[in-house]
Amino acid sequence: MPDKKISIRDIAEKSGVSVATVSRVINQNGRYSAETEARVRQIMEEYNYVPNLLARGLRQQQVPEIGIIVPDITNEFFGRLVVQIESELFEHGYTLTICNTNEDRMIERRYLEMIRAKQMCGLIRISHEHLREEELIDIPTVYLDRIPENIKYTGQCISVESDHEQGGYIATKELIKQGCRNVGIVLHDAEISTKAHEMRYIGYKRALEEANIEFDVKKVIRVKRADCQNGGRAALEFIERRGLPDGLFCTSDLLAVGALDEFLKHGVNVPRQVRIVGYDNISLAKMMMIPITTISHPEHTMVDITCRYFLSAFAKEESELQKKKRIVLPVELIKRETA
Amino acid sequence: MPDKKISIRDIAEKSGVSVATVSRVINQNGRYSAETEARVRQIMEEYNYVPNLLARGLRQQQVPEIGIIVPDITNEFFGRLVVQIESELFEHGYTLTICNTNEDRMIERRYLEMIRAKQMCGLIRISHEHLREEELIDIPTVYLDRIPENIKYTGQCISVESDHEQGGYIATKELIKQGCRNVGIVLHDAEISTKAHEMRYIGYKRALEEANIEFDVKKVIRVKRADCQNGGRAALEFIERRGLPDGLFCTSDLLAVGALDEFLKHGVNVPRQVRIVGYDNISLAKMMMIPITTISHPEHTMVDITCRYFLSAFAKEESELQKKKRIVLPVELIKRETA
DNA sequence: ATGAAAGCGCTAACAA
DNA sequence: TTGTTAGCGCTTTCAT
Repeated sequence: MPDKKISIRDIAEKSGVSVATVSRVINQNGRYSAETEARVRQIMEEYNYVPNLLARGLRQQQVPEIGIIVPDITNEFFGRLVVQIESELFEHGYTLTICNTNEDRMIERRYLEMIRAKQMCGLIRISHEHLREEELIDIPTVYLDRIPENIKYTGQCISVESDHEQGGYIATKELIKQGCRNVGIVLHDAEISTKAHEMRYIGYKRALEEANIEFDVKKVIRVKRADCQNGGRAALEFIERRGLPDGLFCTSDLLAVGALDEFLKHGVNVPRQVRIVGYDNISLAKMMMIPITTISHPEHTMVDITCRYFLSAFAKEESELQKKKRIVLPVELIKRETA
Repeated sequence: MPDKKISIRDIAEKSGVSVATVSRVINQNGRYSAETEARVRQIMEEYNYVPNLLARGLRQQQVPEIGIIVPDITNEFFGRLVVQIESELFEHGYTLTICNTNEDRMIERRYLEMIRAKQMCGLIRISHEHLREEELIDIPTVYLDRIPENIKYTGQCISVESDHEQGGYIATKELIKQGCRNVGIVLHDAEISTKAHEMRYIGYKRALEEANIEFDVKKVIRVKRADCQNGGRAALEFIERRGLPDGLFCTSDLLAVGALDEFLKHGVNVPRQVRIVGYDNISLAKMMMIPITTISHPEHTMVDITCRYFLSAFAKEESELQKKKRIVLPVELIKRETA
């Protein structure tokens, strides 16, 4: 490790120019001679100089850093979003700071304060269903995946989400297309933070209606958590009490995984007796003994739009994104072996 | 949102005191009267004031922020480590900045530069097998999980890892204990970035030796990537060519998952015909139709030691951790149904 | 208990 | 093309 704490002044002295000139070289604004540049660069190299970003940020009243509020990066979907956004922004000179809230509102607030305190220039929120006034920050913001119901599209913000209603619809429609007339649903009863599963449920009902299949509440099982255990329990409930459906739409892959395992354990043939469609396209879904048919989110597009929004916002461009405001993206059916 | 960009000066003026006094209140150093404090706090509240962390950091030549170099947070194990460390440090007033390198050395270098540029006070590295001189930073550092072979314990650093050799040993020993005499191994042939799997292999051999079972290279299958596909292929190789072992140690759970699926598909009874032990205790392992017996890392202890090290280092304490330097933690066998 | 003022490292406005 | 300098918001030393 070379000497510590070399400042722009040191570089200026050693290269025999003023700090302003060094600053110009660093920021490549062109107002210097080729020889000067060469000399300064050489000295910077030699002393392994790195500009102090705190000083720069303080001076410029801004830092090329974007915060992302995310409930839990160990959730595969969020993790992938974060990594892709990070990598894309990094290429453009922006840092992404991950703020993992664990769904805890107080932690989220403390992170919001930090984002302000660090003078970050942008914010991504995978947040709550309802935002309070004091939970807003006046910097370019992208609401991602989980869109607050009371969002006001007045400030500098957009929202990007996938079309859950359509997802529920095409999942169910696929089952019907494959001949199912008795389609059940295992539904994550998410009271907080997102209406996504309810929208999928609405899509499910629309598909039934369109096919003239009567909706039957006996075919609906609501669970409190979207995990394998609950998926298994729901399957058992169908087997032991409610009667086997010939198609089952699970509003999350974890539920589908649990249900599939349980069916197989009880000798129910999937997809012969019961066809299954999951949701989210988690990696587990394709690793099962019988790979699970599922709905995949337009991850890449979500990432792309998010990053493009910031770049245009920082460039003070009036992009089409700024106008659109509320962006809803189509999802895709991934056909595998359970349906 | 309240007025933007309220500074300490604004607060000082509005409360009729000097900036120094406001600063004292913010930092709670006690040198002020109760009335002054009350007034200042009230004004800060009223204007929703947040101290500028850039200015503070610039002044103090330091920022309470720790960087973590991690290959990929979508890897469940790393993700969990990161989240736990983040939460623990956050409680103590430190921010964790995640630097996802995607195993790319150039990205890692750019992140290291950023960590210096932002004047961060600590660094966690899940890094490479071999570190170059110019890839070191002179701040308190914890090498975590993947420990460079050429690490010098001279600076302010420690290393924290789990005992892979012991892991391979107890995994294999368990198989032997359950009566296996013909124990195969599927081994991730990780040429770069970590010797962990080789150590597990060494543990495997030690267990065989101890039980007077002759080591047989025919029972060893090396794969280039630790994923399900390769696990499945290895299982197939045993089934079709090398002959079925009665026990199989997979140096990663993903390999075990793939192998298990393949065995089941071919009608091989697990654990009756083949017992399996995996490694890493990923969530998938317990979600399989036959939950997989595996080795779990001392995650919580790793997190705990990492955080404790920083806290004591920043407090300039001479802790036992500082002396220990190289910390190797025992792993644990998680008994489930494949062995 | 409180205030005045220096200075952290940088950028940018102005001057030359 | 280059230099001088003010000032970003804060902490901290030194007075008082």
